[in-house]
Amino acid sequence: MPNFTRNAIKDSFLKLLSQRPLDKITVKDIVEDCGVNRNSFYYHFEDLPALLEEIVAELVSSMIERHPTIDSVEEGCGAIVEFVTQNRRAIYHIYNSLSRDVFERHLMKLCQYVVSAYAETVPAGLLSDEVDKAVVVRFHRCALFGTVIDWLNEGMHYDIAAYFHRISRLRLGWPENSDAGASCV
Amino acid sequence: MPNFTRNAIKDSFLKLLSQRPLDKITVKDIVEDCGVNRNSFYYHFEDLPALLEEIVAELVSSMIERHPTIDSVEEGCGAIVEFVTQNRRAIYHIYNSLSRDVFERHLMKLCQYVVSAYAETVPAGLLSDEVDKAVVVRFHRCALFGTVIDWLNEGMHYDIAAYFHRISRLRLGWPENSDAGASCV
DNA sequence: ACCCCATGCCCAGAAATCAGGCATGGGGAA
DNA sequence: TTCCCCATGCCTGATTTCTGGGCATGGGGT
Repeated sequence: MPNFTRNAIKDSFLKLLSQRPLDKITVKDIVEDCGVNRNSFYYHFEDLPALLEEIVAELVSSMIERHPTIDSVEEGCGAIVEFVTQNRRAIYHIYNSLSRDVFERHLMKLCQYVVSAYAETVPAGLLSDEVDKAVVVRFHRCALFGTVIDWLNEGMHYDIAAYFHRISRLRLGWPENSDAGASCV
Repeated sequence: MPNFTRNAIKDSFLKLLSQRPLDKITVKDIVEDCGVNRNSFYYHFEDLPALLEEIVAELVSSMIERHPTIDSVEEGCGAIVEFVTQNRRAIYHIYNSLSRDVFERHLMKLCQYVVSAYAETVPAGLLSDEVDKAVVVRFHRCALFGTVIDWLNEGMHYDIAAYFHRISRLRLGWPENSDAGASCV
């Protein structure tokens, strides 16, 4: 029982987000874009922030679903790069708004997933104990997150895919490859 | 006030048409594909043939809208080539079914449009009188139509775009370029 | 100080979708 | 051939969803 109107509203919102800043988008704009009554918006969503929350959460979880397992650092970075590049303009407009926190919260969730999913694949014994592992996971999660935020703050100018590819061997290596993780936490 | 369910049904039907023969598609298949109640199908469409009729008509008219003017023989052929190649598999499954007539009827309409739209651009005086013009238009319309049908009967094996390009100067030229039109009618 | 407009909400009615069931009829299997 | 399965087309009533209209609030801009 799919709700087409609900989806149409979300599609329009995402479309408008790729065109102009979040604060320049009103409920009226959205419903006019998809030809839906304004009340239908409030029928489905509490308000605009609620819709934003759902949209961003959905973008992240769909990316997670597309990577049920993370078998390498490169794949983990790939998932994040996919997320930010496929929604490049929308992310730009969400990030540079008063709702920045919404984006950061879900980006962090994605990074958490990527790192911990990969951590699962690392054979036990390579890390001293569970505490170390949690610490390393957190460190890498924050490293991924910070990298994306930096890229956003730099105006998304450079090629984040190439950048991630380059750093994937430097900072994302696990202890057996590099000591960055252990030494920086 | 767009009807999303109606569109979803049409999308699913077109999707299924690109996958298997028309006679292997049931109403149940369609509604299951788009997650809609079977009764909603009958709410929007009289039956499957009616849906087919609407779909094909829509494909043709959208192609016509994308070519508001036909300024050259090449463009006319291009519109037809677009139509048959962009819906290649669906057309195959419609054409090789008991509903072949639906497809042929609308294909003929498209050919009619293409030829008569181009005929508008031919300066008066190049053709002897209005009767001649009508005859030539009909001839070319049928030539385009027959060419597509032949391509379908040949199993859509050869490159119809290249073929159209090749024949556009042979058979589609207007009298000032070739006598094929006048001599064959 | 004022107006404009987006917001959020309310209502009542219209429209659309749903679940469930029923009769028919064609195609395939026994 | 006979029988059974299943797709079809339709119906009814209930439910969900959508719409149009209106109203009060509050912030931003004139």
